[in-house]
Order: sequence, then C-alpha cells, then structure tokens
Amino acid sequence: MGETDRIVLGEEETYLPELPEVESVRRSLIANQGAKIKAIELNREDIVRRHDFAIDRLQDKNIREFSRRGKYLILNLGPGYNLIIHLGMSGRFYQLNEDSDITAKHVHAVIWLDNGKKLVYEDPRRFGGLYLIKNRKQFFNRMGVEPLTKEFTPAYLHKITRNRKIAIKSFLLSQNQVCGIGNIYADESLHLAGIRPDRPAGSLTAGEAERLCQAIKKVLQQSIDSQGTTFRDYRNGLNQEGGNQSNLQVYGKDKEQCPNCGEVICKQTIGGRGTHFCEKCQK
DNA sequence: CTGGATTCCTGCTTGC
DNA sequence: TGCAAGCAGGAATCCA
Repeated sequence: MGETDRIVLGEEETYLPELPEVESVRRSLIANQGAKIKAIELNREDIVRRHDFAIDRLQDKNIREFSRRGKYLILNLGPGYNLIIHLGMSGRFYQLNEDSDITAKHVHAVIWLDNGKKLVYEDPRRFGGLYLIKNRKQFFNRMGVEPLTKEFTPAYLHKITRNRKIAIKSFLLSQNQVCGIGNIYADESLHLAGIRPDRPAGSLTAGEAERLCQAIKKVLQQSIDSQGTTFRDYRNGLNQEGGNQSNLQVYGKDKEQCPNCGEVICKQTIGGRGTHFCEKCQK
C-alpha cells in the first residue's frame, strides 16, 4: 500500500474486524473448502484460548466448511472438531502459497493445507485467539441473534430492549442480544436510524426500533457488498482491501460535517468507547 | 440478572 | 531527534 492510500483515510486508523469484515474473510477463503490440513505450526501456545481437544487432532482433517457466527470465523473439520477464529482488534487470517515467505511480525499460527496453500493467523495485540471446539452450538449459546437473518425483526429488537437502561450503543456492542456489531457499525447504524447513541435502550419507541433494525441490516449488508471497511490494515483472506470506507457517514469523522444535515459531527465516550454522532439529526 | 469498571496487548500519537 | 507516557478497543471477568 502506498502513502497516498493513507492520506485519504483520516487520522483514526484502526482495524476493527466486525461482522462484514469476518464475512468477507470467510467468502474469500471459500475455495479452500475440501482441502486437508497437512500440519499446524503454533508459535504461541497461549493464542489458543480454549482446548476441547489437542491441536494435533486437526492434522489430516478436511475443511468441510467455512462458516461464521457473529464476529467468529468457523472452520468445520467434521463432527466434534471445529477451529474457531476470532480476530479481536488487530487479527488477520489469510491464505498464502505454501512456499511464500512470511514476513509479518506477529504470526501465531500457520495451517498448511494439501492444496498448495497455507492459512496464516496473525494478531499483534492478541485480543483475538483460536478456539478448538467440540460443540459449536454450546460455544455460541450465549450469543445473540444474527442481524442479517429474518429472525432479527423490528418487533424482536423492540422486545429485547424493553426495560433496559443501558445506552443503546452499548446494548448493540454487547453481542449477547444482537451479534456482529462493533464500534464502526454501531455508530453508522444509529446515525442512519437518527437515534442518539446515549439513549437508554428501553426508551426506543416501536418506530425507532424499526428504523434501527432496518439501519443495522442496511449498513452491514452494504459493507459486505463492499467487502468490508479498510482504514489501513484490514485485508480479506486474499490480501485484498475492502471498499466500505467510502460509505461511512460518521465513524472517524468527528469535526467534519454530517453528510445528512451539515452539522459538525461530535465525538464522545459512551460505554468506554469512542462514539461519533450528529447532535442535530440523531435524537 | 443488570450495568459499570477493570484487564489484557501493541502500535501509533502526543508532549517535552 | 528521542524517548516516555497516553490511548484505543472486543470481550471476558469481577463487583455491587
């Protein structure tokens, strides 16, 4: 990436893999379905956050399917064997030709396949990790509804927010009600819906819940269609940048004008997270 | 159960 | 110029 790429991207350049980014990684690696794991190189034992079985058991397993739940990427390796990957703040998961040199500094694991590729996991900040999971359903049993499914409806969102005092933004980030939304798409969804991020979740009317539900779906789908948001570091599994940064309305745009009304976008800390919104068109 | 605070970690930014 | 300090941020964990 050249310097010109950096200049247009703004000051707050961070890689925040959320649902659209993980989905884009998943889609970009689909061609590796059916490949067999020849070997696994683990450079840090503690990057495996949970062992339901020894990592050696993955050898000779076929990757039956790449799937996703929330922000987690799932490699289904047959009954009782799942390699689940979370990218945390700064994680990347991508394929290389098996003979390509790896120059990255924080490569914690490499999965060698029998199709001439290897899958590389790196994560400088190590907020992410690998999970060796026997029972997928159990692993995800506390995770909220997938926002892009028909289960996530305006009525459902309205129902689960009743009597909740937590800020609606924090509610969206919590993962156990609705999953896959992180800081970027929480801010973008609330802006599109015209709702202040610090409103108590329980204060949303049925109409506001409907707007928010539809905004979440639109913002996430739009990003998937653009292959995710690349501020600086994000790449999909084929080392390609996403294009959704050009669709952002408020995230990372404090002190700039709201594209909707021209008011200056403000930034406040809500629930311990940097939050961008427009005080004029979000009520 | 709920909501708030704390913790983990590195790299970038800021300030002197 | 150089170095120390500050800070961001997902989610598990702890506490009241």
